[in-house]
Amino acid sequence: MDRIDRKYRILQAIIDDYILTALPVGSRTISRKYEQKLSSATIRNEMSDLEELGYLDSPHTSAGRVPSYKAYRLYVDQMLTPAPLSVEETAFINRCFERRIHQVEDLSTRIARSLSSLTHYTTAVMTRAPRSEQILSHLQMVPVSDRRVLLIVVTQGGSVRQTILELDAPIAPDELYTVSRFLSNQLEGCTLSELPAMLARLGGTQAQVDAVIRAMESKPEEEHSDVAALVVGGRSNLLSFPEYSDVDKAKALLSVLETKEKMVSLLSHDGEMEFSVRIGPETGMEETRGCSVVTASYRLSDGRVNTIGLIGPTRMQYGKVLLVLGQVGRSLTRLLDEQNGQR
Amino acid sequence: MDRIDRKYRILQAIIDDYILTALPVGSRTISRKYEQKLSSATIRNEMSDLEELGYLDSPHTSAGRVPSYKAYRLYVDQMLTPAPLSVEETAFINRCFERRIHQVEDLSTRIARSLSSLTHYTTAVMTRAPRSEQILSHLQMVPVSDRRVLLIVVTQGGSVRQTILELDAPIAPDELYTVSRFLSNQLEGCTLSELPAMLARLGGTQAQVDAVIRAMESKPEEEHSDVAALVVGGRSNLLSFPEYSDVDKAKALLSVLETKEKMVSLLSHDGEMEFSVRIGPETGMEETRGCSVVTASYRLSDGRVNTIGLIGPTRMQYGKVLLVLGQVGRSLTRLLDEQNGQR
DNA sequence: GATTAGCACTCAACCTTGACGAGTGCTAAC
DNA sequence: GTTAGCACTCGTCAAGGTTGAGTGCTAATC
Repeated sequence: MDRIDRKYRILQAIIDDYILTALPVGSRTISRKYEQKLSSATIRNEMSDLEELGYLDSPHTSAGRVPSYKAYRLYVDQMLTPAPLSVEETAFINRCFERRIHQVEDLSTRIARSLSSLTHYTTAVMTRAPRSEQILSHLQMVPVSDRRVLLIVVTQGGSVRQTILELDAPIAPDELYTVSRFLSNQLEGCTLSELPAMLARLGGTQAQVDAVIRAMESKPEEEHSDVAALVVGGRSNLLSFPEYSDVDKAKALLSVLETKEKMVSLLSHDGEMEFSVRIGPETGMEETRGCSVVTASYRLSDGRVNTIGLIGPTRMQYGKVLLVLGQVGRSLTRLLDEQNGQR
Repeated sequence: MDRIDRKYRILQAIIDDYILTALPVGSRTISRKYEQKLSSATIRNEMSDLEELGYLDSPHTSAGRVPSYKAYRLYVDQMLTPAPLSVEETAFINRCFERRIHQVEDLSTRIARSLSSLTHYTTAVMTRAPRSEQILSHLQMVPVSDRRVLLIVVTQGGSVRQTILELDAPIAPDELYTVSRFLSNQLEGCTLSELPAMLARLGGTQAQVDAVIRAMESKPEEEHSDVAALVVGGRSNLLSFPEYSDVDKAKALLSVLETKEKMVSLLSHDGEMEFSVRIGPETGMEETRGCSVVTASYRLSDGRVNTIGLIGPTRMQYGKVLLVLGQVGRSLTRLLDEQNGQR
């Protein structure tokens, strides 16, 4: 099986080189840089086979070959060379998690920023809070005007959501305080999806409580209730890649980055996988043909799911990207668990 | 003064045309499209004068002329033709403010989005909350772990900030509840900048209160405490302009949009002006040479300052942009005042 | 005196052409 | 099975020519 082995070694060399240069790679390049024992003619024969097998495309006669999606798939699944991160890179990542996190939303921003400056790709950090699993830890109402109330819902893990409620009748600040303490005690520990049922059971106890409950029930489900936060960083990195020197392509991609729905669908994994690599057409979106999306997801102890994703051209440095994502993911879960853990 | 009048009419025509086409405009174009009474030769003479006066630049011989920054300045200050917004546009703007605002931060996002789809420029919405003027309306602490507490500060107007405090000693949830009610009552109505002084005066009343106060004092000032939120929309619009078909320029500009500090300095007015138009070098930033920034600022009743800004090439549709900004600004202040007003 | 027509001149944009080089496929020799 | 050699393809680049839009100047006209 030395035969087959060599074929794939050559394919790997081609992919490696193309990832580095973004230029179609020719037989001579491989012969000189990667397989010095073999002449370019031999490589040529092998490349011809590889093209037949569907791993290589030729943009036209005499322009070298370019890896196909199938090749990248194989590369990611079986050929990744796990060259470890440099000391500087590891240090850089650790430094991001050193400082204390005071503002909750700052963390995502900081991760997005450092990931994109580390990898030179575009980064998205999404925190998804499935309604059904979020456990209410505290609830508080604050008067804004005489019929308007700011409802603050804190879930286990310390994430905060706020909504404005409209009451039928005015309510005095002090009463509101009592009501909100009552409700908070009653509802603590139930999941957000149980809320409507719980509220219904509480009904009829007290006029003020009733009023608040009515307001909470009338509150329309927010469309994006599922997605707590989406932060995108390193957009300008996109324009460094020669594949986006075509302004129209770049524009289409930028526009995807601006559409929350599209980003959510790009970043969402199926199943429980930690990592997901989607290559070119596997992203399932016309605008991202030619892109790859690598994501890592972590389930936090409060039920929220954190997804970190990188978007770049298909000739992505998959090895490095996966290592970096793994490292960041580990640090992140450690940090968050440490923060919630000793509860 | 018919002489001078005609000169400026021609200048205006040149600017109008250049804003529309982004192409250097020649004497013939003006003669045909704008001043049919005059021959191209006459226009040529006038244009030669205008160049001498510093209002026009010629990229090279025989390429038509391009307005200088000085010309845009004059144009904005004195030549704006206030063609009113179309019915569709007004309706579009109004529609953005129709729906109820439940999520507070959604409003900025929605404004940014609609402004950029209306004008095709890039939009930034910044809410600046000067510490000194924000009045505390409510304070609430929620246990996260046994020594960690989520401090929620609500200011008048309904904006919410949260910070995690680290306590020296554990505190029971019920005690925390009492302490936070006590503090909330004590501190209500004072401005955020008065907080340290107020806290100092309260010291020594009670062991638990003391502990909380110590934690609040140790909380480092967040660097961006001044800027509550910055939302940018319509980035992809940038790439539609021929001036950014040069990828490097586009990249530099995108990168400015990603740097919070730079955006804050771009969006900050001096003084109390409602509108500000900064043209090319007036933006005071190397990367935005060739751009104009138009901003509108509104002081909200709770002391926060809301700034809406548009960024685009210097040949911006100033007239339209100012009208749109005005309209949006008016709707926005009305909405916000309505929301806080009847307190 | 202001306006216009005419003309020479300039210069970017565009197209064509030809040389160059990188790459392939095939064949024959090792 | 591997390699050397050769003919062929095709994109890239630079050089040269053409075109067209635009200017400045001058002389004629209103």
